[in-house]
Amino acid sequence: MSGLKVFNTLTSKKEDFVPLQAGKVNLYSCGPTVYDLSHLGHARKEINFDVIQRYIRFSGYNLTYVRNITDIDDKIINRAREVDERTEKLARRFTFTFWKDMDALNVAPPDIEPRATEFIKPMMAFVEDLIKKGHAYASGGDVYFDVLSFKDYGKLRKQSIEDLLHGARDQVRSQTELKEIKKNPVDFALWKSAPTTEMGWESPWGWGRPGWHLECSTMIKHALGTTIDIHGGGEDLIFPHHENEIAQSEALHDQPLAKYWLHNSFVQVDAEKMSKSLGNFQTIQSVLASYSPDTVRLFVLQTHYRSPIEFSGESVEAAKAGTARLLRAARYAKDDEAHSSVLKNGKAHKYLSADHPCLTSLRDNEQGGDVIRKLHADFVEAMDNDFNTPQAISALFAVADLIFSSKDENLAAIYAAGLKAYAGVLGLTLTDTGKIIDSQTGAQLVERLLDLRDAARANKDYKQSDQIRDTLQALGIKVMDVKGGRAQWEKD
RNA sequence: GGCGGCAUAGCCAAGCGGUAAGGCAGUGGUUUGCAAAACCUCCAUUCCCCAGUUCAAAUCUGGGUGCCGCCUCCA
Repeated sequence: MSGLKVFNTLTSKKEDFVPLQAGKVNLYSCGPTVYDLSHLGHARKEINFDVIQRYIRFSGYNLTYVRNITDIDDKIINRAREVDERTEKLARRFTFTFWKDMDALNVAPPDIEPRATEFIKPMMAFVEDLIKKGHAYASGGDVYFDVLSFKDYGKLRKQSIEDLLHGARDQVRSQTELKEIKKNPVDFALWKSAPTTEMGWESPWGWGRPGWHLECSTMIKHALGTTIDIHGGGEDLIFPHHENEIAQSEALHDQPLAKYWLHNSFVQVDAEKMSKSLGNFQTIQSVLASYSPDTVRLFVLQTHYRSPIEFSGESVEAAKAGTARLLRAARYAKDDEAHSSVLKNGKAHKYLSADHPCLTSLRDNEQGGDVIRKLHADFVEAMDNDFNTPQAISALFAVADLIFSSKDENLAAIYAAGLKAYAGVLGLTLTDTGKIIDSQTGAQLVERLLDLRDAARANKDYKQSDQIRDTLQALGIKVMDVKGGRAQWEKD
């Protein structure tokens, strides 16, 4: 159906993308744990997978995208205790800010967005089934997955159980209390007992909470089935999170959990991972205070999703300047009826496939069609190659060059429509943010106009000064002179 | 200690066997009342180092050096 190739963490190879069912793709990516504001690193992951889902749809597949929200977890409970807030309320609060951040970044919402707390019963059933099958055991109110019972353990990160035991020895030794109740140091919790004073649920093993890895396995099973096409997340989730998901799901179903595993790399600061613990993070909100969503997107997408991004003031400024150039080129587009739906594509909730009439008409256009066809070919070649967004973006800049150097306005308009449409597949809106001014700047502009008016009045040039007042009045700003002083003004 | 990854111009960053994309910054021009924007021009004989394979290597192999990630929560 398409020539898409993806790099599969499971095989460490770039493979032809062939969905399990022709024309249909199930995608799952691990969403946030809602205990704090999201930072640029989280934004990167969501933008990368947003582009992946947009491009898969663009390629003509019928995609179902599922992304979970982890709304019960030790981190949430600890944070709630710190700030003296109900656990559920804290989780809800940060779920909301996550949604706001994603909307601001033009990250389209997933088709299904399950929350862990909605899946407690199915998770318990999942654990019971694993116990029945001999892959898990209850111990001291906890339930652990018996890693030795699953022969493929370690296949995602490519490390044998022996290696893991050997390598992990130092860490595990310190957990003396766990040593008592776990059969094997590498066994991981499916269900964790908790004091009844803490948030939890009554289970066959007593009061407690589900282990983190369990929710994804359970949600995938219920939302998408036993085997999905693509499972993704940040590369730090490869081990143990995704390895453990594989163990749980495949031990229970005897079917592969996912055909392709995709992992994005990190945002770095001074060559170090941006993270909460290092304190070198920028929240999405703080970045968006200074930079437009398109700038953040271009910044993220100018690096391939599997390579680390070096964040610095200089590198973001470069993205800002690049975005400005694309924006100026996009201004050449005519906002007519025929293109309006293409242009809206940049905004979330609407997706275009490559054969949508809006795009085919651009490509088939006698005038300028050759350029759009070239853009299409370059764009698809880049994106088919494991979502090579940096290369796809260079194709966008090539069109921008043609727009600026074109002497023909109609031709430039067609190129610009193409530019906006294909940029939209990357989630770039190319919205003309350069013409949106904030209220503070607006107030200053009024003051400067009044300066000019004062100057005119001082020269007794009342024609000019009245004209300024009338102009402001027409814009809904009332000017009231004050005897011997500066005029007052207010919005009508 | 175990496992994995990365080193490409001032900065960011593609390319992964066929002779160095793109963005930003910078250079010299054109345009402009002056700017900005735009246009034209220039800007890595070379891809961390050393060997090797090959007609051909930034790309493959071996050995160094440096950096990072995971193994504990992590996008």
